[in-house]
Amino acid sequence: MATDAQLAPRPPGPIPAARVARRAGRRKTAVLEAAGRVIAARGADATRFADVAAESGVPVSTLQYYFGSREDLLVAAFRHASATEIAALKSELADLAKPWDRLVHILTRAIGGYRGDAWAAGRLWIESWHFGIRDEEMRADALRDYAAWRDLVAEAVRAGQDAGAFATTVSPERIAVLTIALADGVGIPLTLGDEGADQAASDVLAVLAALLQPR
Amino acid sequence: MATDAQLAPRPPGPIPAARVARRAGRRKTAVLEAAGRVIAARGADATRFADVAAESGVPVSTLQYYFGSREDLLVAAFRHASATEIAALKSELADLAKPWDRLVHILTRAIGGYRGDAWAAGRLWIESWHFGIRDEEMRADALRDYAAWRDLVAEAVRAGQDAGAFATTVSPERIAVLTIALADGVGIPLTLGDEGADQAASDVLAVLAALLQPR
Amino acid sequence: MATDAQLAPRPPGPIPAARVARRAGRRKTAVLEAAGRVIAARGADATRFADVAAESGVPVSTLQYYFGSREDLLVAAFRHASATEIAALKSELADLAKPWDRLVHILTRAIGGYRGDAWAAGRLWIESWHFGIRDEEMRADALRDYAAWRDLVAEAVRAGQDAGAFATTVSPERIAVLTIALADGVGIPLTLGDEGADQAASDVLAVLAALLQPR
Amino acid sequence: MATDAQLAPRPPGPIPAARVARRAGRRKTAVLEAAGRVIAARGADATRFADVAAESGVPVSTLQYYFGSREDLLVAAFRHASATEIAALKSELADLAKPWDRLVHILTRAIGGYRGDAWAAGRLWIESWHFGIRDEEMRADALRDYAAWRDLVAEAVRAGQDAGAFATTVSPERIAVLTIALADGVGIPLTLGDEGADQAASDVLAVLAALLQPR
DNA sequence: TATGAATGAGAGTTCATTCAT
DNA sequence: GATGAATGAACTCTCATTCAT
Repeated sequence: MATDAQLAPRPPGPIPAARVARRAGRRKTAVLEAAGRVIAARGADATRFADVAAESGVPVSTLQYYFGSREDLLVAAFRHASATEIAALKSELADLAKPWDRLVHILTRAIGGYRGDAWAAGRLWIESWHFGIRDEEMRADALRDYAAWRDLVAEAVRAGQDAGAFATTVSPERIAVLTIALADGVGIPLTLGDEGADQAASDVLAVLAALLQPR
Repeated sequence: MATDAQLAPRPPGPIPAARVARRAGRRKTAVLEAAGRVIAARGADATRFADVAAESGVPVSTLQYYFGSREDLLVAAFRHASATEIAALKSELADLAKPWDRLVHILTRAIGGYRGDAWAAGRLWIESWHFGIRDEEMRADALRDYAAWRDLVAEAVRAGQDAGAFATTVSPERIAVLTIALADGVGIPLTLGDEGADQAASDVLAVLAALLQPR
Repeated sequence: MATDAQLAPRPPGPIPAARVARRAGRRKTAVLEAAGRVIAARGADATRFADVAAESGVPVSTLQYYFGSREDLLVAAFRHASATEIAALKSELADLAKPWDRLVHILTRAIGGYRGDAWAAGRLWIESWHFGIRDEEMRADALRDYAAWRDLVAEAVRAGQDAGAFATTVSPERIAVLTIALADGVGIPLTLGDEGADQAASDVLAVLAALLQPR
Repeated sequence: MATDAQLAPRPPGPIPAARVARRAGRRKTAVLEAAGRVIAARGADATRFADVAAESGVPVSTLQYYFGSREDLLVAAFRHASATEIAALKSELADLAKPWDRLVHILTRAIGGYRGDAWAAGRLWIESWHFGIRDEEMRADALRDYAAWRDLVAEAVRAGQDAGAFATTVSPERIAVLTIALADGVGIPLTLGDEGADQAASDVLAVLAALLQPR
């Protein structure tokens, strides 16, 4: 971001906030990722300061100095995880031109988050909205994340419709909501290790095709 | 509330064992329902013995005497709730002959559990499989419940196929998994109060129709 | 109190509250006295659950089970101490007939509480109203204790006036307030180890005599 | 509030050491007064570095740099408050010639510190000797303050005796100790909001008159 | 000289569980 | 069979203090 500024001599005046931040909360990102791992493994409700301290190597009191209350730490960890996830997804989509390919990629990532190596992503997603049921701040974040995923789907659907690749006349937004719902609904039994769900994960694309009616 | 039997003087002599057991059973059932309400309201992780004691009027030490550990009580409450729910659903389905009507009813109940007056059912379902992610006993129960719901759907789909009402050749089991997934996937944002999900709840039947291709 | 009742066979029915109490909080009095010692020694603000636990031999969690919050324990300890103190004083006064002798005894006990073996009483009194400055419950208790001491003085003054032993026409209540004020005002420097105050402790009776004008 | 000197541009060159010291001194004084307000409001035991930092606008670490430990800050604040109080009293007394008028003024100020607008003075005095019970340094300060107040009273009493205005032959020092004791003893219930003490505050002068026997 | 960053020690509180009726 | 008493373990949070700049 600001590499040039680091090489150039700093102009006089107060130290830039960014630099202070890098000194001050320099371990914050590492802590947030450690917290994400703990939440995925133990669940948000069972995530203790002591767990995150052990996972990150940062003392409990420092975690509180950084984030305030335990709940604030959880929310910050969820926020960090979802921001990272969405950013990575968008970056990957930048390389895909065809609407159908984009949809396939989004669904692959969405469902893939519930199993295999990336299971932590799905667990965090589940924890985040489970937590949001009783926490207003987290609820808003979860709805915002829903919107982000749906927007990516809707944008691809609209592109396909505009290009005449999809025959459906249903609005892209409604299709997006249903698509993400299907991914999550399949993800839950996947997370529970339901063998029947493996087949369903593959079938999701077929359902989407039935909705879009590609030519 | 107090029944006449309670007010009338009991004839002298030892209390019959069967009657004691029945009364104890009634009390246990009341406790399990109280526990279900608490779990739905506060979440399983935040459900304390003290909460269930307050909700049911039964002392904490008695709850432990009845159910053992806190986790045992939670599992028993989940089991009671899901058994009651499935039994009620089956009873209602007994009155519906046409496969499509049966499917409509199943989905209405499934999605209806996430909102409106019956929200406790959806909350309990969410809590039960969230709990099952880290509890082996609960995980088995959740998968068994999944199977029960899917079986009801699959049976209706098969009946429709056999009667020639649905043109699809996809296996009833695969359709059932996807249908339940869709209901749950829509139920989650509904639980979070997502307004966009209201539309989706209506759209679910349309998706199912697209899959079944009814004539 | 209820010794006969203990010897006689207990009539059928629920166990009397007194007996349950003796079983249940049977160490409560000992704890309250231990708490009083700790408060006198360290001050109420610095009195920790752990201190009282160490002094009484009762675990911290049991203290909380008995009294609730730390503040509740403090208030209970203050209340116990003042009730005991006032009761002892009244008992001693029962043996003294002459008004002047009664006043001498009250003042001796009041000022004596600030030094010598009985220093804990004065410390507790200081702590109780110091605490009452910012605690409404304690404030009410402190004012009630003020009234109790003043009443004893006023009653003796009135008796003396009625008997013609004191010439003053000032109301007993006003004299009582001033008398207790003098005792406390002398007690403070006594508590601080002020040598000049030792003389003053003796002079207090002279001041009282100047006010009462005994014949 | 901001002085012109602060707004005017400082001429170039190193800041003179004396000026820096004076400015630092002003800041320290402001901090001590802020600390005094906090102590009067919350009590010495509940006065945190963070409270004084918030009240004074000076960072916690700077407070520690200035004053050392929390206890050192408290003692310094008490010392500043009592020195200011005594100096103000002496300045006011300079205008009063008659011994009785001087005594009236001293008692008015002493008792007035416990109520009305000047309540902070009484609270600080209470806190200072309460703190002195367990802090050797503060204890010495409190005894020195006692002596200062008593000296002012004794000096007025002696002047009155020498002028033949007071008939008493009791030593001025003993009268002074009793007078200050009476003021404090009345001040305590005043601080607690005891209504009966309002009358007593007025009666104190009558008691003093009874002791001095003015002609 | 002045200040932000970081951290250990300690405290109150909650809660499941054990024990004795 | 049922229940109140008692207690240890665990957790969050506050706060003075140390350190580096």
